Amino acid sequence: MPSSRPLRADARRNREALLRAAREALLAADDAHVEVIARRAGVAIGTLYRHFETRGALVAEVYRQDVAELCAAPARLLADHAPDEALRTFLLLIVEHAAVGKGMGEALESVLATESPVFDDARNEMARALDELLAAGAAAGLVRGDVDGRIVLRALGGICGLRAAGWKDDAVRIAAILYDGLRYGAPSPRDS
Amino acid sequence: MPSSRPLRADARRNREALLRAAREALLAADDAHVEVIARRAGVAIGTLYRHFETRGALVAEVYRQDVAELCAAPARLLADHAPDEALRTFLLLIVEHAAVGKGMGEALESVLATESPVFDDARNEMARALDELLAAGAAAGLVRGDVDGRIVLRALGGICGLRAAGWKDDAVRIAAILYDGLRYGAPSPRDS
DNA sequence: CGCGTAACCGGAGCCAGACTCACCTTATGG
DNA sequence: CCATAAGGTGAGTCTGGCTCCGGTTACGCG
Repeated sequence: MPSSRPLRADARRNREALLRAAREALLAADDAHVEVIARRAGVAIGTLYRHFETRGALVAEVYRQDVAELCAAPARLLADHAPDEALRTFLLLIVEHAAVGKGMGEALESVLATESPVFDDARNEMARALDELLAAGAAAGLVRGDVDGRIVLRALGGICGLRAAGWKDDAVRIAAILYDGLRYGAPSPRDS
Repeated sequence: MPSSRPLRADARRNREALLRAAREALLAADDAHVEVIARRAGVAIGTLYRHFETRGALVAEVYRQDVAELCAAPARLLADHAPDEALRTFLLLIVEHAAVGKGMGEALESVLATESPVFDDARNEMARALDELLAAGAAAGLVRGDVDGRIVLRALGGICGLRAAGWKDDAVRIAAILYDGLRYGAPSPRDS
């Protein structure tokens, strides 16, 4: 029932302008009120709501694009690295990704931590990407086999939602700890 | 400079009624709007705001009481268990604690994940409690020594903030992974 | 080219929910 | 008892997401 027909040219323009504006606003951080986004896109509020159910849906859509890109990484990483190393890198990649802007991290948190259907796509895609890495690691005997992508995703979602100053360094360290918990052969005594 | 004089009797009654009402409302979950809390305490909104700066401050105060109790646990645990086991138990205790009610978990998240000065007390106290366990574990050579309580607290804060259905099981598993990442001698291959 | 129509405009206005303020009410100590 | 400061009140403000609708514009098919 979606896609009655290809969208009129001006509608498509506006839709894209909105997405662009939203992305900029989210990167620029702090607020990103619907009105600001709409004005920045050069359209009226009503138009924004013509294209997106809610503010959250717009944000989700912006984020979905990034997520798709991010989810291409595992295949690439697995080609070049051992599965455990690939996993480690991907975890850091996610953190990095959430760090680009305040609003962006907020968005990631929404994607990861809620279960609103609006974010289902993005969430599933990311869980799948993680599963890919986890399965490869487990098959190689490097990563425990009793964890699925959904769980890891949630753990990361929590971490990335934090918005305190210096959170990124913390997030990186937490991701590292998480990684150690996921693989076999975690740090041995006296590594300090 | 605080405590000009001991608070008038009725003021004290109201303050306590508010805390009681807030706790009930938070346990009862979902909303806990200021108006609901105030009515439940039998006072007007203005009275609520006479006693607490913001809604968050009230929530924080409610939570501070529980935190104090929770923070007594490490000493007890260390007396009865090996440091690593004590740490594991404490992590689960925190998760458990966040699970008592929706609003409560939200409160914990605020305490753990934000850096608003309102929550400083609770946060410091919990970080201290965790430091106690981590230090004991590190001294015994069971836990890595490069992590402090603040980090662990943040990781937990993120996890406990999740409000999705079935989150508690997830939180428990994530806590377990985190624990494995914190200690030496994590699971060895083929435990599956 | 011309018409039917999808899309847009613009903004007044609704609603929820946190918070404020000008004005009463009452406990309390002298 | 009464003066008075501490306390209480609740209608109202503010913010920010979201809705609605009459009128206009730009597509794009035939």
